Amino acid sequence: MESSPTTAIVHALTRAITEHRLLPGSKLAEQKLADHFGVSRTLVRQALLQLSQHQLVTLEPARGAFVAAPSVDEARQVFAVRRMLECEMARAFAAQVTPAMARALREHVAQEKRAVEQDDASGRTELLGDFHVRMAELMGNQVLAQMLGQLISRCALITLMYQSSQDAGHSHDEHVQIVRALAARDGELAARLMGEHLSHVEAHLTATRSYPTNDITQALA
Amino acid sequence: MESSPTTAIVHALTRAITEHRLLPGSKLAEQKLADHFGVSRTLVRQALLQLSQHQLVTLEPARGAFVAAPSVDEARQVFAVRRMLECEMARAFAAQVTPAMARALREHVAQEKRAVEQDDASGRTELLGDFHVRMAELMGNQVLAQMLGQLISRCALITLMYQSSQDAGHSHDEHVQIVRALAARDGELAARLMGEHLSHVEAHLTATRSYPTNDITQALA
DNA sequence: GAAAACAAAAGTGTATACAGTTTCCGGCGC
DNA sequence: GCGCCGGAAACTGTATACACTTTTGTTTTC
Repeated sequence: MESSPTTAIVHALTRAITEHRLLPGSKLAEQKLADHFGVSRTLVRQALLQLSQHQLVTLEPARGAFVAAPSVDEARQVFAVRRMLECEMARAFAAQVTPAMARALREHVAQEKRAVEQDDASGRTELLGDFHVRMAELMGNQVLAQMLGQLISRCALITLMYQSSQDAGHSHDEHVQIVRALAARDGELAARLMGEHLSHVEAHLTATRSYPTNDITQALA
Repeated sequence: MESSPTTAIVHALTRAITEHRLLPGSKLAEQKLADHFGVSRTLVRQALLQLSQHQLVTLEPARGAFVAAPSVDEARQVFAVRRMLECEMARAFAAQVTPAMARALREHVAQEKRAVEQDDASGRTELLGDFHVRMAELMGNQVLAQMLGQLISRCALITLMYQSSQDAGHSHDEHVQIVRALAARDGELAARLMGEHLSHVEAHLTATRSYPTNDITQALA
């Protein structure tokens, strides 16, 4: 586990953002963060720079860092990329699936089930996102896994879908179906289900696209 | 165009790395880079941090920054991701292609042709990579474009293929064929050609495996 | 002569300093 | 009252300082 001081800050802020404890548009003042984490502004700046690369925060010159507020259009682009990647990933997974891989996925969705049943909101969000990353890791493609991780973080920022336990259950059910198709080596079905799953997730996007924000120019945009 | 001092350094180093003026394994000493660019180590560190996010340099704790030397396995993963993304991109492009989009691509490959004919090695490399990014931009998907840009940088680091003008010509010819399929709205053909094209590029990967070492001030001059 | 030990040089990691910009607030004119 | 101006406070961007680690080269020891 990477755990330099800087990456610790990155992780803490990433969680706070993806779990919606920090809302889009929030100012991230360097000195306040530095005080909170007990370090100097130097390390906080490094962390903010990384987060801006991940598109979770935006840096406005001389004005500072703010939690990113992606437009609906950008959200659509992110989901389009996810569909391209993940449908193909599902196909490839089905083609090379082993009993161990299938078992690992089943264990993952079992964990999801527990989190959904216990109404553990933050654990739920993380597990439902990790399902997709887990698939990439099981295929032995770390590059894909890392890329998906970033895309999924952006999705978590964008949608509030996982906040509804009903939606979470829906996503979980779809994961179960996908795993079934993968275990059956039915690549076409898996790819189709994955595409539909992502479309469902995206559909919730336009439903709840109101950011509680103080910035007037943004609110009117 | 983004052009803060830090991004200027990132761009300069990115070019130097992707054009193989800085070879994998080269040490990137902060003070030397700072002197070269006429700034303090602070900005150089920020740039190196970004480049490590892009996987173009690796940071070894307390030892410094080095140009990344990706393993063959990692290279395969990168190409696998590219194939997933770009085959689907080709299909989608064919489905929504307009005359203006087709024209833009034809203009791009015309530029490629000039660079190949003039044996302009560095311009060639950039243009052949940009072809793929350009497709994403023309589809209006900036997220995809940025993601491809990073993947392609990693590919440029990995392969030396564009150094051979023969290989460059081959890649260019394949681009021409792809554009033809896209303009004809033949998504299936375009996707297949794209997949084959990427496989050809990847095939040149294992051919060359020697990493000579050299000096940074000389490479950047 | 080769290997271990030590000292100096170079380099990285973090904190702090400082200049320039933005933001906030009270006062002034209307 | 309402809006505009000016100055202080807060904040960002960059440079510098300093502690600590790695590297290097030399001397010592066997």
